Amino acid sequence: MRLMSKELASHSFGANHKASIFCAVCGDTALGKHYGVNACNGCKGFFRRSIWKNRTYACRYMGNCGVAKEQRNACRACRLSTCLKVGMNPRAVQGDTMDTASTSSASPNMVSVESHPYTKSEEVECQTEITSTSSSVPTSPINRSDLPFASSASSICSVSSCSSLSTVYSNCFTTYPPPNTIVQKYDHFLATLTRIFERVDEYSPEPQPNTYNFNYAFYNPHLVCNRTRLTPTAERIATLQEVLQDFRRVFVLYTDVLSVLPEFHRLDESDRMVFAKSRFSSFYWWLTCCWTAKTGCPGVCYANGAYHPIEKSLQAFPDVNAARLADIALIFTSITNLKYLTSDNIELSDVLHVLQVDQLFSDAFEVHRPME
Amino acid sequence: MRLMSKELASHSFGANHKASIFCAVCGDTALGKHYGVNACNGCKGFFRRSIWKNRTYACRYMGNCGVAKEQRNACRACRLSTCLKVGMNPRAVQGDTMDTASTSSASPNMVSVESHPYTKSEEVECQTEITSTSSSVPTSPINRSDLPFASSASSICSVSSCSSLSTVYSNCFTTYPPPNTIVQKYDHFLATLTRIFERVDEYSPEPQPNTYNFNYAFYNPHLVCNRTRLTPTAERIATLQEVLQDFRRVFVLYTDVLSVLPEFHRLDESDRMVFAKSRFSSFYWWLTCCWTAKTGCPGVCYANGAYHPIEKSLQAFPDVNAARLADIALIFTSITNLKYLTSDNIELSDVLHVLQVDQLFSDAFEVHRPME
DNA sequence: CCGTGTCCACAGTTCATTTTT
DNA sequence: CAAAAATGAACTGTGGACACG
Ligand SMILES: [Zn+2]
Ligand SMILES: [Zn+2]
Ligand SMILES: [Zn+2]
Ligand SMILES: [Zn+2]
Repeated sequence: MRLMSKELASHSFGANHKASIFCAVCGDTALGKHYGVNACNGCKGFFRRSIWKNRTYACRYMGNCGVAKEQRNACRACRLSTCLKVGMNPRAVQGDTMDTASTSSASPNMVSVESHPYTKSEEVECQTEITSTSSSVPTSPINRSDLPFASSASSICSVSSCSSLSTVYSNCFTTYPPPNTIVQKYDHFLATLTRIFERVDEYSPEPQPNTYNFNYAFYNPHLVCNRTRLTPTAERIATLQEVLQDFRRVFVLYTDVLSVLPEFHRLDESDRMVFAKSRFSSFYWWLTCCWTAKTGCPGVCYANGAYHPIEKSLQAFPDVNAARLADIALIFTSITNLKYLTSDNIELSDVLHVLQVDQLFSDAFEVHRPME
Repeated sequence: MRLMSKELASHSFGANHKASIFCAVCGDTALGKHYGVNACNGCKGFFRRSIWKNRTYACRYMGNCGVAKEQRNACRACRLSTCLKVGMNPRAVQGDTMDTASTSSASPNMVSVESHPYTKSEEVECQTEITSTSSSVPTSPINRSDLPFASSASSICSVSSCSSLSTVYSNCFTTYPPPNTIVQKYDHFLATLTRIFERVDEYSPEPQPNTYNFNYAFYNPHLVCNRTRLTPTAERIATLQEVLQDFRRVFVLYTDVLSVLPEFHRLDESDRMVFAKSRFSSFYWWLTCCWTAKTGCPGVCYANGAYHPIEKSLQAFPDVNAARLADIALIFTSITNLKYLTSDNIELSDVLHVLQVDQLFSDAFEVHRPME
């Protein structure tokens, strides 16, 4: 079974392997992944230089300049913002090789480009950078590998992309003069997310199962489910009860994640619900796929240590109607596993491309969600 | 073999690398290539500014002012003209960097430098420009990579330089008040050349081989050879027959190229033939070298998919006399390959420096040309 | 192989100085 | 002579190619 999907992968994806790789930032041809996403040579270098020199740019327009190949050098602010939005990981930009190293004199790369002292005009100049402080040593990089994300550090960006909030922490940078470093913000966001994934309601009584509408449930997650520890270990066969419980747990997790996204708070009340509703199925799907791929279990992996096996004979609930949820998930899991064999994590584009199908998935959930 | 030449290249050319670089325009010391040719800082900036502001200058004299370092600022018209003649590529001058940027509103960098409305005197003043229209967005750059030229966009200039017509399209600019932009003319010329290289006589019968003198053959190319598609792919070993056929095909190509050169038409009848005769061997040699370098085949590459290998054991026609043509070509090909390993295309100066040797080559062709 | 960092040719940018208007 | 434009030396930034693990 595993071999089959591997074969499929090498065949179906092998053909258009070279052709289908484009820079996630500018659309130029990419030679591979850089800092977590497919990127061209230019965006790779631009991102590394920006991180190294700790640049902060300012957009002269509305912060939504085009960054296609021909225009990518037009606005550095929007290019860097896009780099972050599509998931480029500043932590993946490795040590400057001369940091604490070298002799002792001011390291020659620390060209503390004296930030333009606004001699010209008051407002920000065309392509000048706003601030540029000499970067310090990467301080204790947070590298929680116990996060449910598939692979290494870069995958944290994917969670953002996945729920297609996409902007996630990168939105901190479109605001104008924040002199904080990108890496600091990244670390902060990563720590926040980690805290959310590790959050446990210790001594609360488990709420009674009940049916609420999405809106009410979203603002009262404590009525839906306790925050149990997330243990996607695939230790046992899932019962239908466990599948539904997992669904509720992920829903609560989802509310927690959204609550820390600055962009989400910028939406007004009604928009928030529209947004939250439209993205939840995608979030659930993505998370399940990540866990499944991580454990490599032959089925669908859930957060509570259970899994729903592919083999019909092993399934705990052959109930034809209720099993629909888990069966649909199997489809996506297999697809994802396929991708995992070629590239090593899921990207924004991968998620977006299945949005139509995802709708089907969402419908399936709507059927089962507010039920016993 | 390949390695050896690489070594040779880096050694022999590395030494005099710095010393031998002079500006192709004014002779000042050049720090490297700019817009396709070796150029000094001054000529680099002058060319960029001229293209950006879309300048058109007028010469107060005969259009042949000196442009040496000390006089280069005396006549802008002749300086720009020289820039184009030596092969500076206006397409290599990048857009403003912020041009098509932002959303759709008129980009604020389009500083429409109001063209001088002739307020002063009627005749052209010393160093005034004639016209200066605000440049528009680079519109659909023609980038035919299927041209036989070795590398990218800038190489188109080399073909001009090579056949040492040199002026090629740049001559359009010595005429006085053409309000067209340089880039437009460049694109037009490039498109014309591309058309010529792609031209194919579909349903004409292949003419009978015959012997004509140069003059007659030049004005009756249809008697020499059909325009077959140029396919320098080096797929098979060339027979002597194919080498001669290729020679005829390139001759026809040569007549096509000359026919679209304005400067060629300005010559009177006898001068045209003198000119055409003197440049043909150079043209043939350059083209063959380009194809050979492009395919990387170990021998001499021809337009019809055949090649003449270096290895004697592989050669199809060990005939000692007739093989002379191909063998001489081998010398040049090897030289060119050497150059291709260091710089990425052949320049005018490279071609001119071997003119003496080229004469020998030309003689070789004179022997073999009008023969069965 | 893949994804790091490194290198460097050649783009654009800046600005003191000169030239033109 | 002052304002405006051009010049060009010195600089930063870009990105293709390559080496390394
Ligand atoms: Zn890119
Ligand atoms: Zn912008
Ligand atoms: Zn010069
Ligand atoms: Zn002149």
